[in-house]
Amino acid sequence: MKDNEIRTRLAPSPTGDPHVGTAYQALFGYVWAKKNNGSFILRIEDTDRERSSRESEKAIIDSLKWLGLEWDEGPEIGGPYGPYRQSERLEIYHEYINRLVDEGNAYPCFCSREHLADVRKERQKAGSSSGYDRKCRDIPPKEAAKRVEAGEEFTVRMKIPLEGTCVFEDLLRGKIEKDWASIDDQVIMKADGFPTYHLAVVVDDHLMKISHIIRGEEWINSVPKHVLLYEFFGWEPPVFCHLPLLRNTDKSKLSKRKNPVSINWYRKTGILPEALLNFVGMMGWHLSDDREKFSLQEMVDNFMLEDISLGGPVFNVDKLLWLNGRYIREDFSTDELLDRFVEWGLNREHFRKILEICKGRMSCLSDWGELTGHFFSGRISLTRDELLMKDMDDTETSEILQIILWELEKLDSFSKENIYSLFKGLSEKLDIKLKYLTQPLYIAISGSAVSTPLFDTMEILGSDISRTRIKCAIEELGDLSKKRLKLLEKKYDSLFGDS
RNA sequence: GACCCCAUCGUCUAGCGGUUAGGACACUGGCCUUUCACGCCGGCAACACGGGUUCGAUCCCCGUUGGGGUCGCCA
Repeated sequence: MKDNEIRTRLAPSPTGDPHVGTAYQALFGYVWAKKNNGSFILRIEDTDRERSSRESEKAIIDSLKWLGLEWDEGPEIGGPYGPYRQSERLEIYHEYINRLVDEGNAYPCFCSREHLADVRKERQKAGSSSGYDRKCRDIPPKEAAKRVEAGEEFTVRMKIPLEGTCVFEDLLRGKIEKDWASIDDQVIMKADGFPTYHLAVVVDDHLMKISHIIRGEEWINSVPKHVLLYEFFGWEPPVFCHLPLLRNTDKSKLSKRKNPVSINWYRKTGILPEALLNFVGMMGWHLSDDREKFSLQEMVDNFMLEDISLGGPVFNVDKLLWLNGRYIREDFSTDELLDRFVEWGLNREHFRKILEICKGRMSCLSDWGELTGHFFSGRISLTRDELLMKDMDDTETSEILQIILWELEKLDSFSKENIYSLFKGLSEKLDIKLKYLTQPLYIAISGSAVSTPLFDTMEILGSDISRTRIKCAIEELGDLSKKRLKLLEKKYDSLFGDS
């Protein structure tokens, strides 16, 4: 590697379904590296022990591959600066954490979570933008060491200057200033010995010789902490480039509740990877002429980081569909498209799953079409009347569906067993017989009351498609008013102990 | 609430001191067509507001407003 090589990285945390925002960042990072004959690195940020899973890591890797974004270094393929999974780099972080403590730039903190929560509440009420009172900052190092030695639970916090201003440069925005006083003594090592994002990201980006950090705007406020760490270590910080955030239609940060955000949803809906990549590429960037349809290679050839525009783009599925249609019409022969179809849903494995739950309900093979249409269509048609639950009106049914939706969102593995126990629990808590509870779901999910078994069907369709269909059903019933929704949310929280 | 970021049609965007403010999606009128779709031609539609700077501001500066983000032992 040359010293001035352009090296970018994608650093997803494997805590859920692969997100289109990840694809967005991946694309820009990839394209910038390739444009400069540099390297694109994949690093898995699995420092959250509770939420990280290998399953999610696999899903993310799989969807990146599906998109056709290949990395030069990463877990599994390795590279000169591995390992590329943060959970495998613990000794490295400890070395640097110890160094910070030894040099007086960090200190052990013994505050309990309860204490911290109280302090935070108080300070925020008082209008402070930082939540920690630095109670442990001035414990003499010797005493602190003793308490650590004695086995007392602790975290490590970095010492943020008490006054002054941090000035740093964002490639797209220029100089950004932030007062140190507005920043907490950030935790850099958790009680379980794992580093937090802030420490791990700085150490890894430096060790992996990352030249450009291309990531979402939500990180801007954290940059001072990172800059300070670079300073503590005596390292040169990389170039920071914060991409504008992808938005929902209401301009809020793209979220699961308001939009399909999983790459899998787009994949299962039948969006082609070329189209999704192209579409995400035009969020904030454009070719110098008016062409909106461009290939990955064309983007690589023409890309300039500084050309990115900063308004947070709304992720508009309508336009994506239009683009996707152009790809289907313009870029594929019928035979080539047929190959894509097979890959998408007409393959043996997928057919088999569906057949397994269908064969008992078939009297002739041609029943297939009617019986399985809902597995191969996007929107399904349904009517209000069919959706209504026993002894309930539109609003009441809507509310139940909404609760179901919220519950489904919390499910981390969308297996039929999990779905079943979820509904079982709901049926008890809401005191509604399971069969009444699931009845409108048949309509919402498959479009018919006479259909394939619900939970199996949902598993095959997957979380995203299933949830979208329930959302459509709620729309069909007439959306809940904001007021009503708020009340329901309260009721839901108290009933299901949502935090 | 405090701090940070942002601001051109409903949406994605072009514009980088002088333009009838351009394109695309959506919507819409028409043409093509056995229907539909595609395609083609047309229409609707934007510089958030107020101050400066300037001969001249969408563009530069300041303020206001609006939107977003962050304030976790989550990333």
